[in-house]
Amino acid sequence: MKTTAKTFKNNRLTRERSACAYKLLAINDALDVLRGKWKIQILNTLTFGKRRFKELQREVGGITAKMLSKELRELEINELVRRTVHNTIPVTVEYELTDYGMTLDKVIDELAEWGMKHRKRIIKKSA
Amino acid sequence: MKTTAKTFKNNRLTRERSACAYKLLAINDALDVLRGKWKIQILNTLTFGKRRFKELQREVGGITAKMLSKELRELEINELVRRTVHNTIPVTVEYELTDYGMTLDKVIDELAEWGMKHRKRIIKKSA
DNA sequence: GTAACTACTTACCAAAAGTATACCAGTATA
DNA sequence: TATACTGGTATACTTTTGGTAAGTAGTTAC
Repeated sequence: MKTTAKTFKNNRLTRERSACAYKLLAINDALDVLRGKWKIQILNTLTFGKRRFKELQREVGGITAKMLSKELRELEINELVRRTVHNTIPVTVEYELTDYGMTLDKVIDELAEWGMKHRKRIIKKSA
Repeated sequence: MKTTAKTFKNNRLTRERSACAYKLLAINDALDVLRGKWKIQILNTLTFGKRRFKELQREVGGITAKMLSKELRELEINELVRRTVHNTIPVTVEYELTDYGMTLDKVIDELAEWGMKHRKRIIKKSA
């Protein structure tokens, strides 16, 4: 088989396509863990330090107890969040990021940074 | 009012809380645009260059025509994607990132990078 | 003639996601 | 005594999301 210009182009395209496919796989794996209305918000709040259940609920505005406990359970299963029960009266429960959970900080920061720019853009447009 | 140690701590806490609240706003604004099973995948594919409708559908595996056209319309409304109709026979339609859409590259890259690490972690565990 | 290509749209339906409300037990506060 | 705090759970409900299947219209290839 001769190496024509077309062959070169096809090779490049094939490499591009598989790079894209691999990235798509990775994105899906990340989103599996982060999907939903609340997960990233909860994680972001916890980057500011450990929080109790009700503290989290207040700080992440608008989330119901049911959703919060469900999302926290899923984050715990995926080892992003650690749950600690304290023998106080009444019982207090603390949630904090695990070391693994902290590795999400760049993702969260980039998303928040883009969100800020986008927010300004929207506000400017509507004004 | 005296400036006690407690006052200092409360000031710090208040600053932290409002930083967190502002970040939460930004995250919500970003997610408003990116929410859904397919948006980030479509955007990621388009970072590799312009694509026609059917090309996109093939490359983003598993998406139906209905979802693809719906998601593309929303991305177009938010000015992340540009749609161009060519007078070929049959008609071909090309989709590409706008300059604004390209500003999402860091977000997508960070997400994909974390996803790759997470993927390896999962595979190692299940093995 | 019929199947397949282009890029979609529409109607309908199921499942997932999220909300609202009430409730539990124990303690502290007004 | 009534209220509110702790951290949730149970139930029922609505909303959102996404999928299936079919149809549209024009052109080309077998």
